[in-house]
Amino acid sequence: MTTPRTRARNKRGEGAQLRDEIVDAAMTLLEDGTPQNMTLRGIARQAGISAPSIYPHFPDLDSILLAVAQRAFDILEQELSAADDPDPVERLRAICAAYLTFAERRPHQYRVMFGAVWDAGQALERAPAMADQLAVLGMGAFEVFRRALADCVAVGRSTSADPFGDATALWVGLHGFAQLQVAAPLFPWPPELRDSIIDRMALLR
Amino acid sequence: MTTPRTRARNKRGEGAQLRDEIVDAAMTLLEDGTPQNMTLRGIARQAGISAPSIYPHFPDLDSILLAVAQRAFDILEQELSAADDPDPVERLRAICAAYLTFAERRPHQYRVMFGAVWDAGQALERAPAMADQLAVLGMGAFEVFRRALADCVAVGRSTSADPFGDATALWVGLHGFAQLQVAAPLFPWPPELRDSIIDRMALLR
DNA sequence: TGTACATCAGTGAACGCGCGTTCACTGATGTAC
DNA sequence: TGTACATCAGTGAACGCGCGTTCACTGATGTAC
Repeated sequence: MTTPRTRARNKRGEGAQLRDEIVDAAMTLLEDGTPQNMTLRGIARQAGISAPSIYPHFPDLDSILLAVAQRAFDILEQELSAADDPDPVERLRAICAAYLTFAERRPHQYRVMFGAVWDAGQALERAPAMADQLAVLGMGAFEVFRRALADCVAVGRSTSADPFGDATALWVGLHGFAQLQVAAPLFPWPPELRDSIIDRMALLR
Repeated sequence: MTTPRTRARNKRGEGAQLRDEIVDAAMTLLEDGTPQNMTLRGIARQAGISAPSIYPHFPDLDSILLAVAQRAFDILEQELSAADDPDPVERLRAICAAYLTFAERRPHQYRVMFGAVWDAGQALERAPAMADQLAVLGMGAFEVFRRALADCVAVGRSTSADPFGDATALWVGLHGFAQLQVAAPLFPWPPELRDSIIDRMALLR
């Protein structure tokens, strides 16, 4: 379960590599479903380094979580972009499916991405310098939705007059769906709910 | 900020009152925006009692959080029910507005309600006896949506053929909206998004 | 080419803190006789 | 009615633990001469 590793020290000038390894360790911790170990010491343990070795790379846990969120959004964008069906509607559906798969398979990473863990608002107050990074967080993944929806409009399969706004609505619907399904597993979820959310938000016809 | 109070001990046979006071204290802690104090000791401090006094009433923090979620859902249901516009569509819109107001004004309570804090799935594994309570959690509030939507259908203002399913879709949309707005305050939210989510999910016309 | 030295990457011990939990207890309150 | 006693509601001290953070350090690696 806990896999403490020993590691060889980096060569001179390559110390920055440890930064990535710290983020890797945090990602692993979130993926293995033991988020109560998401502490500075827990991450160091997972990374196979001593706790003080974090400091040259990150000032605190929130900074690590921001880096984790960035990494996770990159992976999400990549997985969404893998949908390449030539038919725009099928492509959009595949993108939505990939989104929900990501949320389902990496629930703790997903939580970090959307601030359930570290509270973007509060972090902003403490470190306004984060604003630039936060502003673009997830925009790449959002663009995948927006483009796919615009393609649907282009071939007349969506009646959206505002692909940006409707891609936002679609994301909102998928996010709510993903989150509530794990939050309320005992609710009698209607089986066709997922598709009807997609159809309505993307104004598909 | 922190308001430690002293309190008179309960009379004999009225010891169970402390249970409610503990939940009160936890609610206050969540409302005052200092959720990092949501610990057994923090709750006891807020309630003006010693930490061990919790144990006769709750076995652990998760049990308190479940009680908090139940209390919060009761309040939510009450606030949703306050909408009494005679026009069904206006009533449904008012209910949605009340829902979003609740989420916006009590973000930390809202998080607890939807398991962001204590992970219903994990709690279920540890204490399967919670299942009965979890299964009905929030159903009262959901019923308010379902009835209001059914009323819209009855007067021909919604084309929903499945008020249960579409009330679910509506909740999903509102939840996603509420959560993402606080998670991504820097995103350029389209101003008409809220209403278009409501219109589409409730199939209003 | 050899060697002294500065720097880099990271460690290990230590600190104070707040946490959850246990334990024996206290003192007020109701009850039996 | 008075009093001994059981019970109830809650306390205070103590514990071991893991946490974040500091500090002086070590030893390998590259560089200047």
